[in-house]
Amino acid sequence: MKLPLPPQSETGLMYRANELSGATLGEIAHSLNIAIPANFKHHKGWTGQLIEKALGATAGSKPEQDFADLGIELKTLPLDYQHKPLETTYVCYAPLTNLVGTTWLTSSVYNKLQKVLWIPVQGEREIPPDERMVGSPILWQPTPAQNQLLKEDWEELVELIALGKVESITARTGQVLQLRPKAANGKALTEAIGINGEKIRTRPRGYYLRKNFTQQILNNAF
DNA sequence: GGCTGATCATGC
DNA sequence: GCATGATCAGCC
Repeated sequence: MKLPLPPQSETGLMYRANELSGATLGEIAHSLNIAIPANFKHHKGWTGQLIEKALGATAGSKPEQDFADLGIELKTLPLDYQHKPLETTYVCYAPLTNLVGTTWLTSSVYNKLQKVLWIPVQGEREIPPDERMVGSPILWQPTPAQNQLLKEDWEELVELIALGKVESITARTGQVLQLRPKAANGKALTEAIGINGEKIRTRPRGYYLRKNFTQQILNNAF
């Protein structure tokens, strides 16, 4: 397999995604001439980056959808033996300042989640990375009910951030969406709003989808 | 055993 | 530091 070019259509993208289903990460990595780590202790994003390359996504750290032309975001989803999500799903970086005027419909969370290509992958730690199998792709768009849940959580979280209560937000806040630390380490700091409206320094945060939410997506797909 | 908070790698 | 790709691992 040569390094794929970006897909020109949704149909083309789905065709490639279906071709990957049933293959192991080792087979895919081998065809792309990519080295396979023994575990993910030091290569946490390896699976996602492998699938990105296999599907022709433009690697990078742009705050956009993976296939911006197609309006599609790509996410791998690690599953356990019961086909349930093993991990929460990172959505995007969380702005902690300049929130005046931001709305759900203009948020990065909304933008990223309006169309997602989910690629399930076996994720049990006892399965070596090269033996993990890729499952059937799921092209998902949130239902009105799912969008409402996301909107409610997003608005609650943004309001707390805007009111200077970011330090009081824990991973327990939110029904389907969470705000959690997202940084290289505990020393990373970014600007946020304090309880008296002053500037403070805090750990950078990111938005994550809870497992109950991605589980629901899987259930509706099969 | 599951979850929250912490952490790893990479590019710019 | 920001933003992407996420999983690790200690604590409850």
